[in-house]
Amino acid sequence: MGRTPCCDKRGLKKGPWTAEEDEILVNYIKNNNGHGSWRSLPKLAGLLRCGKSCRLRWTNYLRPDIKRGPFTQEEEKLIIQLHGMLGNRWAAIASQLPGRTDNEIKNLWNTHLKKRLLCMGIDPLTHEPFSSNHYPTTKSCPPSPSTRHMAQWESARLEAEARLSRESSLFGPQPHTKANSDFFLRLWNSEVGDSFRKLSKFGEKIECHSSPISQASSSTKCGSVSALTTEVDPNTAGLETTVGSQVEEMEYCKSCKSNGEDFMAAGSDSSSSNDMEDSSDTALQLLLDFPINNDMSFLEENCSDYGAAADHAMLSESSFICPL
DNA sequence: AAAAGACTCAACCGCGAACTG
DNA sequence: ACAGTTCGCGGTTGAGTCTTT
Repeated sequence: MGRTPCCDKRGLKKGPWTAEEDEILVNYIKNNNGHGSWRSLPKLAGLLRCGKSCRLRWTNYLRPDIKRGPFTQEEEKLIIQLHGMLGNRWAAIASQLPGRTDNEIKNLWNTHLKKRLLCMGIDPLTHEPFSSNHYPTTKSCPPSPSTRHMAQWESARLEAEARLSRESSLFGPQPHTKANSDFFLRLWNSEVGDSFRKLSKFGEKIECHSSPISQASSSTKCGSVSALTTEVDPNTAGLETTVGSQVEEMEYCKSCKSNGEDFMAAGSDSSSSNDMEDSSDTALQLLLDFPINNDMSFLEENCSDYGAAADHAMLSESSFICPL
């Protein structure tokens, strides 16, 4: 059976909304304490629009809590960070930016942020430097992004668990770490980690064109933090970033590794990890709680443990001149 | 001043998930 | 359990505006 149309399209108006239509829609929703059924709303309100169009107009434009004006730098950073984690899940991203709509964020991404990452030499799809496609040590068969990131997550998780075990046996509970307890394990046990694990099963099939979510899930901290750590003005000639075209995959793996360590360094209470809610909101909140602060300190802190100092030096020395 | 190209963003379309009977 | 209905999401479009030549 064919899909029934959302509304009878004959005689219905399309295109830009007029002020009168806006007023009718707003008044109807106000007077009825909500929209009720979008499908029946146009008829009841006296609008020659389909319900879908009404819903879109309301959610993207007329809703009273919509924030107007340009995006702040903080909002842009947050969007990049969340996109690295969630991919093109605009609604999920929008839910973390009060007053901003998914459509607005999608437009911002497509018109500004994507170009900005490209300008920085970062693939906006994967949040990895473009040079990461080069695999000098595995020329014949580079691992798929999903496989690599699965390995990174798993590696970080194992290290985290080992560290927890070591610390709990040697020192007992660390009082100063309670507040940010085991970020990584919580994230791993969340929906985000779960989706990543599921997607990783298809890693070999997905290969280079895997979904943004699968590719970005674990790379986000590497790619997006790099993106976030440099003030970028795409209009400025001679733009430099800390991410260079010569950065190789291993630097990023190690960065992820130390990043995972940093998640764990923030806490040692593993007993609660299995009790965490498996919701994306929780995962997102964890991400948002994770300090980015425009610096690379979380990488530097663990340089000694993982030999990341040299890697970080390479990262810093590599500069990228924006050709745009 | 005018044409061409680039950019922005509101709105549309189709799909899949969620809901309902 | 199933089919039909509704809703929400993400990709895409195209009209309007701005910038460049």
